[in-house]
Amino acid sequence: MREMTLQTIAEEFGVSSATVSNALSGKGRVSADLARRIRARAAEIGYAPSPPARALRTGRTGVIGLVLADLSNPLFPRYARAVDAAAEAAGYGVLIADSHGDVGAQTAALQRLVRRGADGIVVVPRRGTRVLELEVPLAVIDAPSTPGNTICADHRGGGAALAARLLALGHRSLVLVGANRDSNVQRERIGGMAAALAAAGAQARTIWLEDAPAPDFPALAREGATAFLATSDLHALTVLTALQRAGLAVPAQASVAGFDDLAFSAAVSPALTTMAQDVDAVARGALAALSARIAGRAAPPEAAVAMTLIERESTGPAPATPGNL
Amino acid sequence: MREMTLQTIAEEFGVSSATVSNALSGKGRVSADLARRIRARAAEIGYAPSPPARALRTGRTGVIGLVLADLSNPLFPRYARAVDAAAEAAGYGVLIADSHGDVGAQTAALQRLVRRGADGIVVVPRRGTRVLELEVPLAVIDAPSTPGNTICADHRGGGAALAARLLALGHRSLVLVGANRDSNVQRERIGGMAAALAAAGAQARTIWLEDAPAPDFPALAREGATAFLATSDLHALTVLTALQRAGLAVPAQASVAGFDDLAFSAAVSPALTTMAQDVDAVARGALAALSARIAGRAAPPEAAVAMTLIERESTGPAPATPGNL
DNA sequence: CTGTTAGCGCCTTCAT
DNA sequence: ATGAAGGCGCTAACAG
Repeated sequence: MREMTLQTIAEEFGVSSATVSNALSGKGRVSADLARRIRARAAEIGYAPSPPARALRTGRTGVIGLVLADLSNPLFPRYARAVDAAAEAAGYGVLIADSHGDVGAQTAALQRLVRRGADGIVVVPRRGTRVLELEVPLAVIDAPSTPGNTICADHRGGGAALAARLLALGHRSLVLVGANRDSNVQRERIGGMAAALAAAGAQARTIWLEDAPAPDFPALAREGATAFLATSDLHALTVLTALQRAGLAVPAQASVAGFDDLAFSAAVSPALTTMAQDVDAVARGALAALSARIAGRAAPPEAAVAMTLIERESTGPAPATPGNL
Repeated sequence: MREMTLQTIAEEFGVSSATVSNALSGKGRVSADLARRIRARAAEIGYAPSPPARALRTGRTGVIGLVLADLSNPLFPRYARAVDAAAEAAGYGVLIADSHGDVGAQTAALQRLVRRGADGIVVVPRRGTRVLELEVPLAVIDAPSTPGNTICADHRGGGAALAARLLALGHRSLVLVGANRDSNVQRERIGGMAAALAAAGAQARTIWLEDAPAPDFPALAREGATAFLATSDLHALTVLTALQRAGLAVPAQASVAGFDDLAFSAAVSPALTTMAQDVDAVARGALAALSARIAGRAAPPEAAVAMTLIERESTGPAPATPGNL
């Protein structure tokens, strides 16, 4: 099958390729009738413009880059899908560049994308990292406390809402579990929970897993903690299984909750209560901001997308006699 | 900062842009001295070729597509990373196209990539799906029983090896847990396990989760099953937590194992024993085959990459008195 | 051996 | 309302 170009169609109609271009783009002045016939013919033979030729001419590739810097981010597939969908809707292709490991690799990934001609880049940066300025428009998805952040879930608000729900269930002695202090996202989630708990006069103790590889969660429960709130379902799962293995009943003796509604969260027993982020909305917001910047328009202001509580089986009323097992 | 092109450098040296191109590529015939000076100058000013211009001229974009059709595939991030790394090593960029849902969407994703000019495509197809022939080279990562498969992990061999290990631990009554019958990968894993078990005269019962949403695993254990082998760590986790919640000790009273070494597998308690695939090796193989096809060379024959048993805490010797709880 | 000419497919003036 | 011309940056095919 012969490759179709504007020239091919132009010859069929005995006109110039410029006229075909005009007819197809609708920009130029072409007689309505001719334009319609040209469009019909183009659709019929499945004409598609050559991306490289167009890119060469216009200086834009129609491709954006996506950098998910933190491999440990279990939302990877959902962000990839969401960004891809939003990009597709805006007429962009999505080039990925996985950045293994450290900040240097993240920077290298960004530069690779620039070299490949990305018109703009969406970055979910590695925790604790600042994305350096580049010659291409950027949209950063991280946390409000991150400099240069473009859009993200409302981690602090989500933390506060989760804490509020546990408070309503009667919990007064809780353990907050984070993994990495240098993650703005985790710090904000913890901060939101701690603030809400403190305001209600409840006891809260925070544990960072990077400090103590294997905290003794069952012991904490025996000492009176009735709820464990982790910054990720991954860590909530760690707590849940540790408690169960020690013979504690969840949620009868202790409640457990996490964040992000990961793939396994509904599949475990008891199913995990979790604070979910609207990945699609965040991705759409990032793409809107990026498109605006690429087009030279002013980007919308920084935004935070509300999180949603998904209440399942792992949370329940605080036991009447905490610690009394 | 002015954009650098071959022409820029050519003018500095008073030669034509073709000469600079020849000097840089090493292909053409340029005096050794001039070539060296040109290369030095290019490096100095950070010259990088324009991908669209090169693509327009050569007809190749230097970009391959990646389709991870099954969102539920928890290996998504690892495949994305591995394919990206292998592609980068081969000088390719990676365009993703996420295909939501059904086979039609998978086909649409492939066609989008073709329209964007992908030189070739790596596909991890949706389960139970045949990838249609396309005008671009393809590399399919699925299972040997899938028509057109290019490379994959040795699912059957992995299944057999996992079963052999449980057999060695003394287990004689096992439950095999799969999710979807239409997945070639799952069927081969189950098949490998079942064959090894049958050959040893052990009892094996297979449960497909799509048949019964919530099988009563604790009851199965009480009836004498001493080991649960799932086709994915995700389902192994479901079994593990169900058992624990019912007060059964793992692995003292029942062993549990899965496949793929997912993110949470080492984090739960007891840590999951799992049969892992070498994602990097598979990705490299896929890229080698794809590169060959793109270059018009004969692709290497279909290959299966050995899987590796990661023995952790969730498996142990069969209890002396199974079912006697 | 050393180098240059021609043109990939598209879009944007500027003439007609 | 349409066409001719030019050139984006690069490299395969030609001259010198």
